Amino acid sequence: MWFIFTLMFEQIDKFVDQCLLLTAEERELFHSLLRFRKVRKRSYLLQEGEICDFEAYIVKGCVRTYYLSDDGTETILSFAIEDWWVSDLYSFTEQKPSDMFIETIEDSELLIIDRKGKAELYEKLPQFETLFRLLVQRSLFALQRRFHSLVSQTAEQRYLAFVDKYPQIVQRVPQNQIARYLGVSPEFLSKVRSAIIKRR
Amino acid sequence: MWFIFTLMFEQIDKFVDQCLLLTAEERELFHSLLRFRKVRKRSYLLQEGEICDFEAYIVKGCVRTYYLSDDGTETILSFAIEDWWVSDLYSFTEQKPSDMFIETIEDSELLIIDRKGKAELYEKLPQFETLFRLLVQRSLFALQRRFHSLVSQTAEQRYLAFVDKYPQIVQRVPQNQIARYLGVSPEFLSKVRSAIIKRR
DNA sequence: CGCGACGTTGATTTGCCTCAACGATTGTGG
DNA sequence: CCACAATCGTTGAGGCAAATCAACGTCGCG
Repeated sequence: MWFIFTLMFEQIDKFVDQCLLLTAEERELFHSLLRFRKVRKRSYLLQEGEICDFEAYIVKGCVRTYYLSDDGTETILSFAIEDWWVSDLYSFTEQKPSDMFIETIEDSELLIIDRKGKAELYEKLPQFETLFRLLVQRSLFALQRRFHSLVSQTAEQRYLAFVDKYPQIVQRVPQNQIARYLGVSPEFLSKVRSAIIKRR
Repeated sequence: MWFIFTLMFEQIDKFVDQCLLLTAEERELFHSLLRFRKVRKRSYLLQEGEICDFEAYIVKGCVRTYYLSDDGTETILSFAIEDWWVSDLYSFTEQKPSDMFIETIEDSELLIIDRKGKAELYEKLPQFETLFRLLVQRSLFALQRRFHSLVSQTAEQRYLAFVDKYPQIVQRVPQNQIARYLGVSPEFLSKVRSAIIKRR
């Protein structure tokens, strides 16, 4: 039995090791706060109005977070694949109802930590505060750049940059969702693509 | 002499107290890591290409951070006034050349902490890691909402929301910069405003 | 005073959206 | 296993929000 757990945690341990140095007991404590969960494609980890009580490390799969406007159009805030974390941090930390959705794009395997678990983690292993601070910072940097590109670049420039930066995601996510991520309509992204292809 | 320092730190102490409980000695250590600095209107705290070596708490004044595109148009990432912090956190933490500018809009008074000071702060007073983690998180939440509004709302909706949320800033910042912050051209914001006024 | 920064207004253009119709592919229940 | 629905991408016509360019008025300031 134990070897299953070993395998299960292998990835996340490698992730943590990039930043922290843990003893065997510390590692075990960390593991004890995680819960493994499998979810099918197209299921919701969180829906608007709910209070988010998890941060999820993606062992396998693909997930998106998005806002839904009154008129039904989606604004995709992020895609997340293996070795990323996903949550609505605002709802999670402030304990307020979320205004976004988190939905799997593929069958996925997650390691979940809840509010209580995270509080215990910070308390008993304060090194993790550094790790999560750096994670949040990185999200902020990425969003700053994305904000900049949204106002200063054309849809085509943004698309090309996206393909260049996240080729794996282009393979795995439907094109209309990539369009919403880039801030354009699916129809227009289609036209952009055909223009690119025609040109060469 | 001491009373000047007392006054100088009064604001930032109140800020810290919202989140932390410090002893007199801890407070003193914190103060010792800060440097007071006055800067005139329209001066740069940071320019593109430089490595950012500060986080600045604004005692008094008004500051903006922005990107500059090749064609000369500015993308304003943030305004900051009294009781806010300003820095290029990416450049600061990664020690990489910055791709943005930080410029005062008014004569300003700052309390500055540099890389070395911040490392010492985290080491000796780890409570501050929590404080800064929460600050970064709040920036992320704000930017997420702003990103959403940028793709899902019209210029007029964004402007009205901005006036509603930051009336003080509207008073203090030139209109063309508010336009750039909202992601529109100064000319168009002018037209939006006159349409609003005409309507009532 | 004259100059630069700032806001306004109008004419024209454009990037992108909306709506609608149409194939292709996938998936699912009978 | 097939039939039908749902999902997904493409294409075209028409429209609109916002950009661009240019001209002009105003104010504060060296």
